[in-house]
Amino acid sequence: MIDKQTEILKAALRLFVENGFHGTPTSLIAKEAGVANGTLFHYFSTKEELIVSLYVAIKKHLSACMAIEEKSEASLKEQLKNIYITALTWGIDNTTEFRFIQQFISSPYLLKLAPEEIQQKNNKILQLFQEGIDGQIIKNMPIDLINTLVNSHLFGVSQYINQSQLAAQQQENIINSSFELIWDMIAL
Amino acid sequence: MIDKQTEILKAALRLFVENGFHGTPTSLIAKEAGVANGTLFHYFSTKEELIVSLYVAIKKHLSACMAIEEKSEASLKEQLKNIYITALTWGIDNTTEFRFIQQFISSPYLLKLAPEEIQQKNNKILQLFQEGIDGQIIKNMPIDLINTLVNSHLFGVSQYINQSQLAAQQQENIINSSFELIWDMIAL
DNA sequence: GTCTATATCTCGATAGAC
DNA sequence: GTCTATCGAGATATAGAC
Repeated sequence: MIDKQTEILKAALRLFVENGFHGTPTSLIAKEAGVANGTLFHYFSTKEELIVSLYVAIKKHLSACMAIEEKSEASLKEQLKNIYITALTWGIDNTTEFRFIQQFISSPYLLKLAPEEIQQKNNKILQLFQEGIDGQIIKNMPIDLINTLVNSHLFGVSQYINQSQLAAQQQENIINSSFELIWDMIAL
Repeated sequence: MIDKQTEILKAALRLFVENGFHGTPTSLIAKEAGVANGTLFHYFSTKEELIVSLYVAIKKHLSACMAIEEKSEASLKEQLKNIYITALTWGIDNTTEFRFIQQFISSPYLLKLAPEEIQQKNNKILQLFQEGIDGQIIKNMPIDLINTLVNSHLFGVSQYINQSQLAAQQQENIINSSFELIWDMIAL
């Protein structure tokens, strides 16, 4: 066992996705994590704090994966494609985390987050959209709308790929071509 | 009061969206519906049955709104646009129901649904996609994928419109132009 | 069908030894 | 930090009068 706190988070993630927040008692989380009931409450003072902490930890993991240096000499489209593929790949490689995020943001627990945590730190992406509009490469519409549409698209594609059992080759095809789809949508 | 069963469903809808399934005791639902605790369990033998029944009722409402006769002489694009606008308008006019559906399908309660309830009855739409592919109007890709992408798009646009407080005119603009966006994506 | 009253149980959280 | 043991609250669901 690496670290009890980590074990608790791991068990909680799996159980929440499987049974929901309501359907998962803290006692079961502790049991599956291989720790005592009281230990859980040593690390997380309430169940709600555990849930929110788990969300924050997953978002941090995602952010870390997204923080790959990209070559700035690449074209705008290439830059966006890199970011898109990275995010999509993460969603496919981390199905459970992905489903947890979906469950969390659809739940009222979202409101328990501090407002500064809730706003996404993808200023970089928003900035790229703005550049695209200024350079008349991307359709002129609110960047928040573009952002929402791209995110929804990512969710949809991830869901489709996770659900349908595809051969590796087909999966690769869809990942690559799905960016072209969203690009067709936002590009002029 | 029209009907106690309906009052229970109405109260449950509001409270579930506000506080989540976990955060909403049946006693509170009964209280807000203006009925006794035992009455709730007369109509719904368990809390879970209440949750699932609510989902089914909302989907039924949505289906009813979608079941408008369309003129079959319209072009494929026009037919799809009509369906799209109807669905989007429903999501905007029924924010609470919309958020409930989102919460429900992201939760493990989804698995409690009978399989025949889970599969969408929008064969009509899938059929239109197929026609579009056959007629080389729509890009050749799996129709399930197209369906997922269109649904995600609808979710995204609804969310955007519901969140941002727009003037009626702007809202109208986005509703109309957002179909063109998704069309650019799927059309050849 | 609707109510009141309550049984039963489980869960979140705490106390305190080690 | 970790455990065992347990409290007290509040939940679902039932029983039975009306």
